[in-house]
Amino acid sequence: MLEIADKYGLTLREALVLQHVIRQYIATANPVGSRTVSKQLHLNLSPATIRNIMADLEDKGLLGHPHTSAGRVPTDKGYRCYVDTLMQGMRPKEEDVAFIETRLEDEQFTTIEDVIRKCTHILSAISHQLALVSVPLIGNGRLEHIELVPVSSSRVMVILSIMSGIIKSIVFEVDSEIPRHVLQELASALNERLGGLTLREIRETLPDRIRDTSIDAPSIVELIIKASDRLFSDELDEDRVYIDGVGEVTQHPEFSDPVRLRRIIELVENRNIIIHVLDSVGDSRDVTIRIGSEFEDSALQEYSMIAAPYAVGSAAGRISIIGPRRMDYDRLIPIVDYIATYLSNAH
Amino acid sequence: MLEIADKYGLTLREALVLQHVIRQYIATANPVGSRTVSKQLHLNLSPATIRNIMADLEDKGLLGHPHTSAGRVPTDKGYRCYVDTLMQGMRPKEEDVAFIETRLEDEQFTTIEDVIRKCTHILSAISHQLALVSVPLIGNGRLEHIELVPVSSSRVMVILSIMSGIIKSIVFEVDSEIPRHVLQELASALNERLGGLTLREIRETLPDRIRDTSIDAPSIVELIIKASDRLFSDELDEDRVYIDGVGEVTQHPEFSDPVRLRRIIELVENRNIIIHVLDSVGDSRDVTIRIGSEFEDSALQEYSMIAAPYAVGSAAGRISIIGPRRMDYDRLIPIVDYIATYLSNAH
DNA sequence: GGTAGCACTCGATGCACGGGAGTGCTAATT
DNA sequence: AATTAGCACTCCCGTGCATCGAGTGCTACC
Repeated sequence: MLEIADKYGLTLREALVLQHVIRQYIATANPVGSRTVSKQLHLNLSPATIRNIMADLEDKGLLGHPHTSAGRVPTDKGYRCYVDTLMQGMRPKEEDVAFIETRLEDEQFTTIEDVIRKCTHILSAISHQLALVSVPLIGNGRLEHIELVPVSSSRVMVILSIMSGIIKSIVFEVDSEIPRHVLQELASALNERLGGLTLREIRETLPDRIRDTSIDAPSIVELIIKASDRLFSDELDEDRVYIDGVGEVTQHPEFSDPVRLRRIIELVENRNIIIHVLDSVGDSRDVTIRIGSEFEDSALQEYSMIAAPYAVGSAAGRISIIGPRRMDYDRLIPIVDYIATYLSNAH
Repeated sequence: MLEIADKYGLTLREALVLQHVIRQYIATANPVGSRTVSKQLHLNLSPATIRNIMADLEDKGLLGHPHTSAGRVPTDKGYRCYVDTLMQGMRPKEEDVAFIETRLEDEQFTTIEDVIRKCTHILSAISHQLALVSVPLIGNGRLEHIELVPVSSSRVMVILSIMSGIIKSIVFEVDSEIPRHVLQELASALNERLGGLTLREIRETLPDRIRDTSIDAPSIVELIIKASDRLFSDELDEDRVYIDGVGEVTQHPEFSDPVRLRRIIELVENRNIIIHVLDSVGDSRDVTIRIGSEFEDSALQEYSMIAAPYAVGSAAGRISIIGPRRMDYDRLIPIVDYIATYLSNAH
């Protein structure tokens, strides 16, 4: 630990104290005083010595205190240091794995959306944080099969099967009834010409690929071309992201302040900020952690996020939890990772 | 007004005072004192007289005060009396109609779910209350057309067109790949035998109607029969109800108390209570109003609800708003009614 | 019946006070 | 030179207390 921690220029003792203060604060939500640390950390150091160490840590920007004569509280930088170097255990706890498994066991999923919804719920329940899972963007998914089905005199349902089992269905309006055999003819033409392409490719080149068909109903072809941005869009579901756990996360003491409570409700109702921050997570295969001031958006300065990408075939989504910065990183990071892996393998 | 109000045994003057207290309390959220009423109600009565009247109203259970020496506050019975007899104007305000119209105008809806979702949102925005709209139960809807589409080697999508334009699609799992022509054969058999029946009829009599088909893949027939409860269920969408406006409703001063705020969040996350109360609204064509203690469920004792049924063809759903009992009934009842009517005509 | 007056109640507000937890500094100790 | 003990100081927070204002209920009077 020493070697790593000294990236931040910390002595072993400083690192131990910082670690303990952060753990303590995460557990109790109260500023941590020198006396407590001195007693609980068995280094036989008096409170006074601890105070000196804590003062040093404060100089380095890792701890702060809300006011003179309160205990110490980690700063964003302190949490960052903790997450980068002082944390331990990158494996989910057995009991947590068991919890997840039992919740998933006797479920029958038929669509990927069901799985995602369930995972969002489990994630919020186990973490007591806000759980966010973005629906996978399917622009990179390859079209396996397309089907056109008349559902009423003026509407046609388009069903896209995408490789690795995702199904997207869209209803779209047509001017007049299209005979079934025309739809079938069109569908097989589309299958022939578009099968195996990614949706993005289809979107970009659709006109070139189908204008010259010999279908005797050019109007429907035009309609499809016109609607192609919607039909072959990246979005599987108009709800771009599933959210769960408002009730869970608001149990934390930081939300006994009604202003904060109000704020997080608005955050959730708005969705835009959340969708944006989920998108902003890079494509790295790893778990991404963002703490307070590390967010671009000022509305999120009081929160932390743990996010991980998952992939269903070549469609990629993100899963994350958001909650107070005082978050049990040790336990939650492996959990997010675990569920992301589950999602990637579930089909 | 007198004639009606005296169902409650009220004199004209009492009725006027009650009406004014309730309006005032709805507008300001503060207990209403005798002085205010005396000044604002131009009956040339002194505060002392008003006090006597209010004391009488209190004896009749229509008003109360939170503590000695606070102003008066309506009781549930007071609100009930107001709603039954003292309210006026059953027509939505022009500005509200305009608001709704502009929100709906340039929308392109292709499915009934879209319309419902949009209406839920508009309703919460215009009322500043929690808006709840239940997805229509389609058990009484008549099957117009059924379509079976293979979407992967082991899954089949069933698409039900229900008269009046509702479409329900369900994906279900099959053991092994079913050849397309078998599905088509089965679909036309189903269309022939089930077309025109209500989903409820189909659910109840499906085995009798299709067991004797000559389809050469009896396994799929069995599967359909086994899945029939799900395929032909009353539910259009697994989310039985759309909810919007948590942010809106929590702006009301009653939610500055964090306990109440917490409670309503839990109410929304739970959904069960809400679904149940929406179901409990009778089938009356009219707007139903429920106030505080009139709810069976104790979790709703602090709220009021305005609910109205709507119908899409023969599928019926309910639309409602829930918020503090201190609700602007005059304005909101016509609005709920208006949107219910819109929903019933929107297809 | 309506009104004026008055004592009373109760919540909200502001303030002083004291205890408790914790800090920072200095001087003494090892 | 590092550690520790001691001490003055700071700040939060709960409590008690006096005050104020809105509003009531009652009684006596018009």
